[in-house]
Amino acid sequence: METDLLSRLRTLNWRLSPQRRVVAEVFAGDHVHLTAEEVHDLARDRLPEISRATVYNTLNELVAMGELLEVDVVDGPKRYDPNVGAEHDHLVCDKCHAIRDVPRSERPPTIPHGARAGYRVTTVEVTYHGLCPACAAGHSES
Amino acid sequence: METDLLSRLRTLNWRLSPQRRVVAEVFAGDHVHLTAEEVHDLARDRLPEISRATVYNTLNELVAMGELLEVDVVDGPKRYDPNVGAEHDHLVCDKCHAIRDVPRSERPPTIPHGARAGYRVTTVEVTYHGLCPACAAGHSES
DNA sequence: TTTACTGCAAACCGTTTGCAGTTCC
DNA sequence: GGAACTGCAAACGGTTTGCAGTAAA
Repeated sequence: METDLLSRLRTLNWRLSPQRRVVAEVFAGDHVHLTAEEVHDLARDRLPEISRATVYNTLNELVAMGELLEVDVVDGPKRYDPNVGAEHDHLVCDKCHAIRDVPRSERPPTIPHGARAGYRVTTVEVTYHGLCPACAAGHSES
Repeated sequence: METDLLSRLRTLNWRLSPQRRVVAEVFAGDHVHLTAEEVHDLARDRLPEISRATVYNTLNELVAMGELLEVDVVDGPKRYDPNVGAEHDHLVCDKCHAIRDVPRSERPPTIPHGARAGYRVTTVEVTYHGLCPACAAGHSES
């Protein structure tokens, strides 16, 4: 089991204010893909005065520290993903935009020879698209 | 060889104005990944009065018609890709944000069993990240 | 002639920033 | 005490929209 975001942060020299604590707490658990606004809303439930700017500042800082991943697989606002422990891919519902984490496949794709064009390739990103069960059943959860 | 965007459009019942023609002409050839603003600039070289709104309207229409692909693999503005004929992946330089098309690998990744979560999976998107030759050589083409 | 495309400007959304005040260590 | 975090509000970049005018078929 991974230690969660808040526990990890305690071990770093991270100046801990009520605002920052609350943002970190919102990400309890993995498999969460929140937008900045969702984070702001959830944070305000616990700390009503917290400002949007502070939420954005904190999210950017956590991304820079490597404690959150920016996920930009659907259009609209970026999502933030606390699951930084294990490389993983994403499965996206093209209708309701739900996102699920998917363990990295045993044989991740590699770039065909002759297509590398001299690039030094370091990472691969894989996103599966489709319909979630509810949307596939026509329950129009758009 | 693929017919190019402009020829394809001629065969469709697409009301052809000078503005729309010029936008289509900008996408001559494949392996082009332009932002809306780049399209606007190039279009203005040929037709100085063309407005930003018309460029955006036209791009959105071409995307809806399936004649352009939206590519959103780097942050900043969306790119538009006329290479709709062959499924392909993208190779991105993380420093200068150059994008290259890559033929789809012989065995594209499939989602691991047990991770499908009831989704009906229809497509996979693969993006390779790395450094282009110039950036890898430290020529700081940021 | 009619339908629908164009340009302008204002609105929009998500995000960043400058700054004065406050808090954490 | 001092560095640095906070909130506010304004600015920002990219994109969309309403509307009056114009042009394609």
